[in-house]
Amino acid sequence: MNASNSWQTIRDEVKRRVHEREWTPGASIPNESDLAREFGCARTTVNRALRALADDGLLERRRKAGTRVALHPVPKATFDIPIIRHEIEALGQRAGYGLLSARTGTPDVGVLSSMNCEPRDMLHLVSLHLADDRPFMMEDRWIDTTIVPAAANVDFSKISANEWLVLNASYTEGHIEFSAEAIGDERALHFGCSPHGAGFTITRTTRVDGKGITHVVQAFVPGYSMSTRL
Amino acid sequence: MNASNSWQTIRDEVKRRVHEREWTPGASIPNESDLAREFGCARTTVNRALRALADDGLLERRRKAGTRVALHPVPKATFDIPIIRHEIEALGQRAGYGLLSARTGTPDVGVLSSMNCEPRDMLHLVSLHLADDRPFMMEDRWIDTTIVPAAANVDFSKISANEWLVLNASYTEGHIEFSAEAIGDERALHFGCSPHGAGFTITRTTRVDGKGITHVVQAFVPGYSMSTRL
DNA sequence: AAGTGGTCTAGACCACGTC
DNA sequence: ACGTGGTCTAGACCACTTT
Repeated sequence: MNASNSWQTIRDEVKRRVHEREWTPGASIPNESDLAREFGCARTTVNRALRALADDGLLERRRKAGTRVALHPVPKATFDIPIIRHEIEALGQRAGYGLLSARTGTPDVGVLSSMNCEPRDMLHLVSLHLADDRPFMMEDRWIDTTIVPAAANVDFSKISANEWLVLNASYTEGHIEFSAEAIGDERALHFGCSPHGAGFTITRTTRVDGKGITHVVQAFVPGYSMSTRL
Repeated sequence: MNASNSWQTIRDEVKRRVHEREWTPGASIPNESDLAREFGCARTTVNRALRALADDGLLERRRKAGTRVALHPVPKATFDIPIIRHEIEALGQRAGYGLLSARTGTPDVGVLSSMNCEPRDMLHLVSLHLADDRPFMMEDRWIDTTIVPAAANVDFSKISANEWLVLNASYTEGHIEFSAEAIGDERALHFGCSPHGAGFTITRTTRVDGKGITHVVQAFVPGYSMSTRL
């Protein structure tokens, strides 16, 4: 209904006061009870509004100390990390996929430490993802078959590791990193571009209860970008 | 207190049931009233827990249709976009800054369209940010002085545009894009690196009530990355 | 010790979307 | 039409943090 006493209305009004400097960065704002009285609503409703703004980084709240306008509102950008195939299809293109190599081996220390485990044999997959038959992304992935035994018997030339894992091995924690890497000779070969190009790269590690499931480096073709609204 | 009836407890229990396939992707889960009865708590509490999981993308909720386990849980990664100086200082380094050029001119159509405005003169700033005296990031920024007139009289060799704008021109909407760009000859000169390197690049536009305030391209030195937990 | 936000309750009404 | 989630209320107790 978005009436004058909805939490969204209160949120917007508080936002307005901050933007228009009625409440300045670093200053305390009235407590929830006072605001509830002012807006003529329950304290719960004010709480909901202020909590939303605190989640956005606009306010800082501490018990007893009260609520303050953040000194430096840190913009938070939220990105959806979709399954590659869905992302390609959302662009109106046809998703293709090819397994380049599937072997067993021991990852280097960097991968091991991010997976939080001792050196041991793991499944190593290298694959190429296509959009409308053109190269789109090259993926280098390690899977710990000690943690996900079923992965050892999967034919990853038919289903991508990404999709299989999403359906068969949910994680509890993970880490993701965005970076820019030179394409390099090997990827240039598959991408059909210069090795000096810059590729947007996503490095991701997922774990269950602290045990690493998979570590993957996804290098996108030059020109790829991720965007979101602020 | 995190007792057995806290919303966090319910959230974790629901999460567990999804992860352990008691509730499978695509399936409906009991409605809020039933869950409240099961957990012995108020419906409000269940609502809070389920809403949090829906925000995370694990559940999909629709009035009347009920709550379902998401078919493809889309991981959402949230990044903090800090002020450069704070980011450098958080790394334990000393932040430096130099204005390379400040002129007036008309931006190209790409910039204009993302700022949602007609061709007109704007302030154009190019600057170099340093960490412990080493190059860190190069910034190319347009500021529409029609929208933020005060910016015309600021000495941007003393305060970075980023910091000045944060303090003096809050925005209502914005767009941010992460990409990988080749360093190129000009930046290579300032960075003291090869022009063939790959630079992590952030392109950001902010607006107030639809009117573009500023458009900025920040190219980071090779090796820079952004990361977050999932 | 005391003030402030964090949360829970029990009940209510409503908006939305499916049937 | 009606079931489900979305939200609001008034009150209560608690946790945390500062004084």
